[in-house]
Amino acid sequence: MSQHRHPGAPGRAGAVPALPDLPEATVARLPEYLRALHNLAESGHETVSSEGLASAAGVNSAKLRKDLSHLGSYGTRGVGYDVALLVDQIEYVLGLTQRRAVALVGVGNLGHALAGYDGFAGRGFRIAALLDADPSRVGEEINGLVVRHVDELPRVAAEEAIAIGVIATPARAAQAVADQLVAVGVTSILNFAPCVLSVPEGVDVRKVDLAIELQILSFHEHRKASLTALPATGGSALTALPGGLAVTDTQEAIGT
Amino acid sequence: MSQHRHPGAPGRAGAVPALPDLPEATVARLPEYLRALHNLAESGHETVSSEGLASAAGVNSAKLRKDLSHLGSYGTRGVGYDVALLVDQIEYVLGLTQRRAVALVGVGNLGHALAGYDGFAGRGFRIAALLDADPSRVGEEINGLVVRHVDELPRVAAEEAIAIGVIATPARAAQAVADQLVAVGVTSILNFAPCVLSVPEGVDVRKVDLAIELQILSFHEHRKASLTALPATGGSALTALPGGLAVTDTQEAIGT
DNA sequence: CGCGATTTGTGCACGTCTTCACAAGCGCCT
DNA sequence: AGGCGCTTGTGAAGACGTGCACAAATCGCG
Repeated sequence: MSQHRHPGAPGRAGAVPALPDLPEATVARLPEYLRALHNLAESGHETVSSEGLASAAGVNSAKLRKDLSHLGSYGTRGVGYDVALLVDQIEYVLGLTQRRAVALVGVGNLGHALAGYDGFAGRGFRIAALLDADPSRVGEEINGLVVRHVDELPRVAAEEAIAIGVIATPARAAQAVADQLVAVGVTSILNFAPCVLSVPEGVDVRKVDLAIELQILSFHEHRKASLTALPATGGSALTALPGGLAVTDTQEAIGT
Repeated sequence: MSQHRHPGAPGRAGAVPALPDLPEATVARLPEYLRALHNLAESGHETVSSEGLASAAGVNSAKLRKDLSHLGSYGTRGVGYDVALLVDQIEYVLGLTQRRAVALVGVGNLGHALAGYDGFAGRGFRIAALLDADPSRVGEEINGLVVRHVDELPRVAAEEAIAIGVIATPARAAQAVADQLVAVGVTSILNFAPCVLSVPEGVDVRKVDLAIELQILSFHEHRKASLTALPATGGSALTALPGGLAVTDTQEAIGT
């Protein structure tokens, strides 16, 4: 596997493959910038200002400029950023120039949906294998892929270089699956099971828990309710009364 | 629908319903503590130390103590925290004492999975309505609920107090759905569509983008690869070689 | 009743992230 | 060629989050 060629930085001399170590907060925003840039490119924009891109991505323009400055100077003062160039840059930094293979374990309710999610294919990933521990699910075909038994993981890993493992099993099975993924060399795991995984150092785990997101919203909902119940407290922050037909316009809507 | 009685703080005199305004980072962790506490309660623990709860939730014990201290003193020095009491407290703060009604818009691939996700019912939420704009999907029954047309949203909202709207539509439809939700008084939205929503002030939006999570993992994967390719750089950070059957216990998870 | 073991709650220092504000640089127009 | 308006890139300050380390508080035991 030869390293993919660095696509951006056309005339720029200097260290080529050295990845700057970006702040974690910046890394978390780059994908959002990338999505906004793709939209802009589709709608014909060749360049974009930090202001324009920031509002398309839903962030502050100063933050965006600082984020982009961490990957180098790819803007032109007085003009803005070249959309195509920036896309290449961000895709390179995120490691999306190679289409990474994803193994999805657990094809229950959620796993089914993930297997059919077209947002993966369009954004640099390819579901390379579907696995499940339930023999009655093995053999089922989803989106052109046949579900295999999770014990075949070593064979699957031998066939293709699995870059990322996705766990969509019940919580009680998640740790065992994680151990199996680690055992075959997977060092990045996306965990949808509501539990904490313990993994050896060097393995990254990101967790997505749908119920947690709802609970966070519930907190704010609860707080809003308790505030409107006590009008004494001084804030002029919330003016929103329900039913007000208030329609948007606050932020530049995105151009699809 | 009377306000549920504040369950915790049994002997405590003072302001009853006043919600302390917690740091956002703390709020984001409370649901995780809550889940860990439920597990502990099921396995028979009556009390738990900050150390124990912290490791069950995958965080530092000092951080956990500071988080809990924000909601008041509910621990006993030398002993730990009363599990049941803490559960009540956190559920109260998160506003989970009332089972909140959720309207789910978009019953495609992902929406289907969400409609069947049992993690909602078990954690303080109830899917009150399924909606979709596609007439061919209207009428379909999922998990005992019939899909209704999204234009019926005002009627749905009149029937039940919708606390939270979940958007699981394609990106191009998401803004319109958000506007409709806001128009019927929804002030909390969980958005699965890969786009930025603009909403009036006072409305909370949380976004979950599966592809973004993968891209963040991809970045770290890319970085790990570029580091092992350049062994010169001084870090002793990564010692992990694949294939090593290294099992668990480190507890280092990735930060959010 | 007092003492030691244990665990919480928190002051403090440190690092990270955000935001402002502005100098430096670029292109365009005259 | 020169000046002017626009936009990037960044220093500095402030807000926020984290983790250490320890005092205060509680329980159990002799």
